[in-house]
Amino acid sequence: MPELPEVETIRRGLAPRVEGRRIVDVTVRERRLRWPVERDLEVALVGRSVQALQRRAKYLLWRVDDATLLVHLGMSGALRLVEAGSPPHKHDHIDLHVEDGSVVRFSDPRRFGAWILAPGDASEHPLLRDLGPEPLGPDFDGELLWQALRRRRCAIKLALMDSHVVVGAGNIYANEALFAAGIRPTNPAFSLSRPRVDRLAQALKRVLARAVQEGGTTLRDGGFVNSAGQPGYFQQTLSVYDRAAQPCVRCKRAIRVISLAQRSTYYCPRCQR
DNA sequence: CTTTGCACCTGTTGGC
DNA sequence: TGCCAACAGGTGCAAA
Repeated sequence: MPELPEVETIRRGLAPRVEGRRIVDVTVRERRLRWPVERDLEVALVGRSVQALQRRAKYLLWRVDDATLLVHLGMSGALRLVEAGSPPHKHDHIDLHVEDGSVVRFSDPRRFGAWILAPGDASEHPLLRDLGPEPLGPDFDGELLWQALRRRRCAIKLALMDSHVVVGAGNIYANEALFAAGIRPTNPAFSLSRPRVDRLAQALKRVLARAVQEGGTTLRDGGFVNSAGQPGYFQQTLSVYDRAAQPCVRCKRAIRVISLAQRSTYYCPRCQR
């Protein structure tokens, strides 16, 4: 479910409700996530204060005193603010109680998510250490992307989704950024001209920033909801993702769908070359 | 080093 | 209506 815009939307919703507050209780009902939740995670968290709630790639970073709680939502994870005492549903695995009475509830049907407590700022944690640049950061531009792409033979779409190249883009936004830049997803990464890489870097920034503004993407299955349980609006702005056989928004040709590394890949055969 | 395919899970959808 | 295969927003890992 969640790519960078969805994680950022959740972060923005939660931050004002948790920053500067103490964690007074943690309830873990299901430890079998992507990696088993440490048995003493609750003990280690209770009593600490949340200095800041930040994001790196698709990880939420909870700065708690001298440690960092890494939360990843995987494919189906959600974090919602619920009323204290509201009864948990089937896949509600973890509750984090904050001192003013808010409860942050983690649910994740597929259990690909992760909750990991790391020492310090976690910047040397194996899950964060080798991540590529933030696409919305000031230092990300065509030059940086060009350097990362020039030696890669894989399809440009796969490179865009490789977190060593750039973080934050999953299947939806990789498809959308390539459409916005007019680039065929199957082109070998190294084969793009420098001007086209510039265009791609700008397109990725634009698409992600707009999606954050719109509060993320909620497909018709209603998968993604923000911390208040509400859907996003960016799906109305999608140009190619999930639009197989529908007319291209620019040229009216039918959008094509192919499979690339077992992932659905959408593009316009006329606008993207 | 890069690239590929699989694995981890549950829920939904579409074809028969 | 029921059954079953295919597929779904991520990503670490083993193997080539």
